[in-house]
Amino acid sequence: MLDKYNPKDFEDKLYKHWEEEGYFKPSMDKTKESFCIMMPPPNVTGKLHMGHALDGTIQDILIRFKRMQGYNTLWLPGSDHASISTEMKVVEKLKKEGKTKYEIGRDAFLKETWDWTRLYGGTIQEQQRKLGCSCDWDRRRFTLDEGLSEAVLEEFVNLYNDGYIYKGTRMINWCPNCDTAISDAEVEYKEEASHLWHLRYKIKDEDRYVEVATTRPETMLGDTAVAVNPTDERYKDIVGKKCIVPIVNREIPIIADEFVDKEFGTGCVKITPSHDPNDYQAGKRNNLEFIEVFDSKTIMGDLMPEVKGMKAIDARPIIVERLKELGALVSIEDYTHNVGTCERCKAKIEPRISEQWFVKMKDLVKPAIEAVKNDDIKFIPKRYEKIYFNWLENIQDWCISRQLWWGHRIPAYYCKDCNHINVAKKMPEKCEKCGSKNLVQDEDTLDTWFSSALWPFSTLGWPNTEAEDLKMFYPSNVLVTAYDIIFFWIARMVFSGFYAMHEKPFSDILIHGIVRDSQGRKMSKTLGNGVDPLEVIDKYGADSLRFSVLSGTTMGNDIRYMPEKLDQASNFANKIWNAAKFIIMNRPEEEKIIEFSKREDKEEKLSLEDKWILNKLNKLIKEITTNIEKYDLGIAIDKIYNFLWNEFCDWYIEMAKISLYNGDEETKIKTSYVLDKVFRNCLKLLHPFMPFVTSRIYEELVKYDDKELMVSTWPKEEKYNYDKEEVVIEKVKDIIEKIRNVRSTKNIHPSRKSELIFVTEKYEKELKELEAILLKLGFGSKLTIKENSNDIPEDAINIITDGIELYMPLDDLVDREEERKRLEEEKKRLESEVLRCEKMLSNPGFVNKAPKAKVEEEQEKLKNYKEMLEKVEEKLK
RNA sequence: GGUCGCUUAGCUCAGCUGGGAGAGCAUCUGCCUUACAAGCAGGGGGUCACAGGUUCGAGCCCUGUAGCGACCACCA
Repeated sequence: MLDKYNPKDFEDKLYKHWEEEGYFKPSMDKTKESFCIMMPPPNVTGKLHMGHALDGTIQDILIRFKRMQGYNTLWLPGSDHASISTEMKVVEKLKKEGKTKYEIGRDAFLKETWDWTRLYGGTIQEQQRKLGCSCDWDRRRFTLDEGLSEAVLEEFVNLYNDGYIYKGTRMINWCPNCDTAISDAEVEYKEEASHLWHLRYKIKDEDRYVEVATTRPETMLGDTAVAVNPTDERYKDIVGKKCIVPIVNREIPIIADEFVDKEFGTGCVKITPSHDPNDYQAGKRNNLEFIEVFDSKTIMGDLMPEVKGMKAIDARPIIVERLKELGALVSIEDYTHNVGTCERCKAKIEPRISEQWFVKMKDLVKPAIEAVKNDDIKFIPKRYEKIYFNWLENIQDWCISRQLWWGHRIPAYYCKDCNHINVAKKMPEKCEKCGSKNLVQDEDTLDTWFSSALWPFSTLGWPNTEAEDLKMFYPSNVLVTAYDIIFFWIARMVFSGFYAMHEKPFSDILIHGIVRDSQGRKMSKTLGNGVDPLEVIDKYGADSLRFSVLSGTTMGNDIRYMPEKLDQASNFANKIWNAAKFIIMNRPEEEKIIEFSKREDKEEKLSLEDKWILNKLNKLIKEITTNIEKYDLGIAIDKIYNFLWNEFCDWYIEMAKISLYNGDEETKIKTSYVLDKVFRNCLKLLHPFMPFVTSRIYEELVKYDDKELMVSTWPKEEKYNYDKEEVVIEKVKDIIEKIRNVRSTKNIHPSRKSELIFVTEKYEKELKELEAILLKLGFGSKLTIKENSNDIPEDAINIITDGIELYMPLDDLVDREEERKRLEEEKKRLESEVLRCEKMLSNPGFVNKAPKAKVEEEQEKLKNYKEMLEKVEEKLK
């Protein structure tokens, strides 16, 4: 029995039940088409945020929709080991205990981290359950579990053997805080107010100086050249000469290199090949000396003894002071520039020369570009493919090694005797080159995204290509994620899929926006403006949360968190809850409804309003199905909302009350049948969006079917055509609205009824049929239908519509003057409508070029308006 | 510097392939009508950023301008 709507009474219970029943698992029915979504794995120790809530809701809608359509449906959940962020958290924990990871050693550290992930690893899954996510938890995977680790090894070895992976010394991005190399994608550039220090270096054996500018004066200790543009006339004469680096008094060449911008600063650049990517390239091109000024922790070396052992940033003022003393500092200018920061810890990135493992990207990426170009893989919305192309077409080699312990250890084994690198899934018995048994494994681990890139197939059993799941579900159908991880993840999954599986990993990429706070700011920990989805669920229920993140949104656009939407959502849930109560309360025994539904002649028993709502439902089913298929989820949910509230509840239920309260037994059964049919189908349509409340209602409403809502079948359109009936009811609705309008402006109390005198030639039969409805909803005391407007009482309110005229004699309430005014206004309105139609139809361009149907439509309108106008004018005489 | 997006009612946003501007919230008025006051009924409120263009017809297509936002690149 339904009491008051309170989501807490049933949400958790229902979820538990679904899970126990195994409803989330694929049917594995080979006669059915498969539909699969891979859940983007959240960080294993993470907590659910609004982004996850949105992401999970979208995926759950698609999965529930396809499941109801009969697909063999798999939504595979899991989590990511998140190497850097997890390792940092554990390092932090150790720090509190007064330990470092180096002190306790690799094995102990890994044990700590495993304990940590076991402690917090289940949190987010529990939260996703709260949200209603119908994923198959038994297939849950973790990027560091055995199978996925196997996949990582396989992929690494294959890529290495095919020449795509290499080890090399390059300038990479180094995070001094995380103490590891990171990839280009993990660097975030941020504007920072700083200074530009202008320095001058004396030209050797001359009384001249070159002036250079730098944002990092401390790096001057490592300068090994000054460069000018080769076409720069101002400096032609000094190219090839030497100048002296102050403090260290090193002689360095003045060189010419294309990369120097003549317009910037003085047009002279100091080159520090060890600490700047451009300078590094320049250094390579010009065979310059590479001198390291500070180490990986930005600790100064011994180039300048006074600052040795200091942090580079602390050494800066001392070095600047010295430069000033030496007369080498020309000026300091305010300057804002972009500084690379670590995407994880926000520390400033140091460009640094280091030996790392890389994936050669150029060729690997080609099929990934191709697939999107020829629509084999589609971005929704399409515009996001540009971001994808832009990234892939300009891609640099991917630095995949990390100086971390938490992750997949690189399967490279160095021979201590001959230095050969053995790459294999397991430690080889002996060096493949020299046979030595003196082998030692690379200390580093792989970038987290290396394993995430394999997610679409590693989770299904790859590298076992015979795995049943892999055969059945690869490629998956749609990948759902926010636009901010197109580079990190999407692009890498696509090329990895083509490389390992020789096939795309998914067909559609559904990109949604990010959830912002109510002021439009990004939700962030530092701002503390994040909204906890669990708190929202606690207060409003999961259905309301799900509704609120989708209603009125478009795919790809950011979403602003609006608490008011939660009220709207729970009001809606409450509304349908009460509608259910009404239906249940007033219906006869189920058997009678079932019996009626089987009657051959049931259509004949249906009234105009029954056919109207059934026809509307039919259209709704078609539209919602199409909308979901096109991923127009925001449109879909608003349409269901509107139908249930404004058509079904506001009109149909009100009309149905008449037959339920006053009708005979057969009429009651018939009406209950329609109420049940329409409402039941609406619950189905709404179920993917608001699974809990719909299921709870369904189990009370539908007693005669042993299938529960979430495993019931998706509604299909029916063949009947009740368009004419629909038109009639819409007309009647229009008249009732006009009645209410007049009564409302005249402030007539609902208890004051009036006679309704209709004058019509066309709709006599229908109005007669709808008498009870008109009287009830139109506040009528008596209904009269006439063929002409003779013998109409003088003091009557007059409503004119096309085909039907209505008089409401309300003698004492009718003010003739006012009534005349009202008619004058109506006349004005009609006149302008007529004018509009005439203008359009007298335009030869329109008549000749517009589609015939459109022209005819306007002609029909004109005719109707003219008729109505005539009548109004007559009244005004 | 490059790319993309946004600009529609007081607020937050929809508006599908061009054919008479919508929702929720807010606001105003009247209703405790036996599903629902978390409700019902009715109303007000928009030169769809601006300027051109294409078209019989533009919120929608094209060009340009302005403001806001995002991403990419990065010049010391």
